[in-house]
Amino acid sequence: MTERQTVMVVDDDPSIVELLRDFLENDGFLAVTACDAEEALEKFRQDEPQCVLLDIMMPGQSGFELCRTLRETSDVPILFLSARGGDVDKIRGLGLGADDYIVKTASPGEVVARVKAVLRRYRPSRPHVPPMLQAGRLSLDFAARAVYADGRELPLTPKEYDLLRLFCENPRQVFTYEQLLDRFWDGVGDKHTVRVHIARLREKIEIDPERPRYLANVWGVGYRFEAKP
Amino acid sequence: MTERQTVMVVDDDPSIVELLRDFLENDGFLAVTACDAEEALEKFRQDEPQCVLLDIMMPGQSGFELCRTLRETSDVPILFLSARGGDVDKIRGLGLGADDYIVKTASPGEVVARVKAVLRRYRPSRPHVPPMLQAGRLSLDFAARAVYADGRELPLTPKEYDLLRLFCENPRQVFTYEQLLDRFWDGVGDKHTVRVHIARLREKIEIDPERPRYLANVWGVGYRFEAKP
DNA sequence: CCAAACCGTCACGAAACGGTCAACGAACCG
DNA sequence: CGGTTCGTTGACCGTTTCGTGACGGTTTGG
Repeated sequence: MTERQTVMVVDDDPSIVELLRDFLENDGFLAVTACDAEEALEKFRQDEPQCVLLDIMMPGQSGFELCRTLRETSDVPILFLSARGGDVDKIRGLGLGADDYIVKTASPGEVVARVKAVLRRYRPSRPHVPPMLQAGRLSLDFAARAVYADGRELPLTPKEYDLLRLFCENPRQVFTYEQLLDRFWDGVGDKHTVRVHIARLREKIEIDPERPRYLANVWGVGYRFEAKP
Repeated sequence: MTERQTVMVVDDDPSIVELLRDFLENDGFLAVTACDAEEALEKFRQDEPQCVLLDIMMPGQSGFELCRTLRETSDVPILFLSARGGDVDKIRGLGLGADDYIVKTASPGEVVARVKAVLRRYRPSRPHVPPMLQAGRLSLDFAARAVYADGRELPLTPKEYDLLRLFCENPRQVFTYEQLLDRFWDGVGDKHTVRVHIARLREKIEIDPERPRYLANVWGVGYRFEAKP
């Protein structure tokens, strides 16, 4: 029922990363790993882990800085890993919103136990209406890949949903045929294909598909989404 | 630097309202409260809160209806409060554009945390004001390939838009027929073609196309754009 | 003042473009 | 393996846009 939980491990020492990955996966978690802050940020956006294990000392951006960056956009529970025990006060003092703190002398089993504890604490707050995007009469539920119009769910095909999502996330931004083909058709394909998909999407989301008010054509260029038609 | 954020709390139970107000103000928010939908609408207009906490069950207009009303004019993040947990699916299905959902058994601290989370999510996406180029009465939105005159969108053809954009980006710079032909007609074409396009453009952007004040002719050479006519 | 060069306007036809419908094949699912 | 859904392609038609030619007005320079 509940899908597998994802945990991200960030540490520049591959042996630690691998060790934790083994233990986490043994316990049924899905482990995502990164060895520096940059990689971590990218994978965080991509995989949306429910929990992050963060090494403090890393080359480049430190764990503290990364934590701050993550906190700008997310409430994900963050657990710090540290070689020494002396950093605990620092973490508190910084008010970084860390959720737990683990010294590396702890056994991997203990780390996993702490992860579980944090997730338990956060779970009850999970009956979470996922970020819903509102665009005029439409609302998109990303987690469910569902689209509603006036409260009614619309039966969209995968391509239609992908297209609509891109448009809704970038209202009034013009997308050329080439851009759309690059993004959804691996760069190969015909403008005509795009047109047909747009037409079918209109058939579903527009009140009067003959006079589209959401998906507007930009002559000779591509299409544009009007959030407030 | 950043002014205090305002949060509106709408609930018919005064004890809940006061409890949340205390916690919110403790965290540095400015709290505005209302105990029914009517009061809420009025205060919403007046105080323009950055976030709304909304009880579902209220005498008179329900939270759902109020949400719909607010959504007609605003994208403000809305968090629902509910006594029971069973309403989550309802909220999704209604496609009301709720941003989060909290059961009342949650601690006030958690409510505040959710408010912060929602505000964090919305903050970065707010400065979504597209780069606009202003030229006298005209403004160009490059991303949308749109041109406005006195706030009204002008229906321009592709060539007209391309021409106007070049001129607006280089005010008072003279462009010869040759330069324009090189740039927009692959070097082949007639001066006359340029003239006709300029005429059609004037028809749309000038107040009195007979006496153009934006697109000025430079005798024997080409054209020039006057940003401050 | 006059002629030549230049500019603006209008109308028309060709070409490009977008929308629709139907049909075919691939992928998917029991 | 049969049936269904989904994506792509082709043909057709209405619309928009664009270039051209004709004509009349304006500017320039002698």
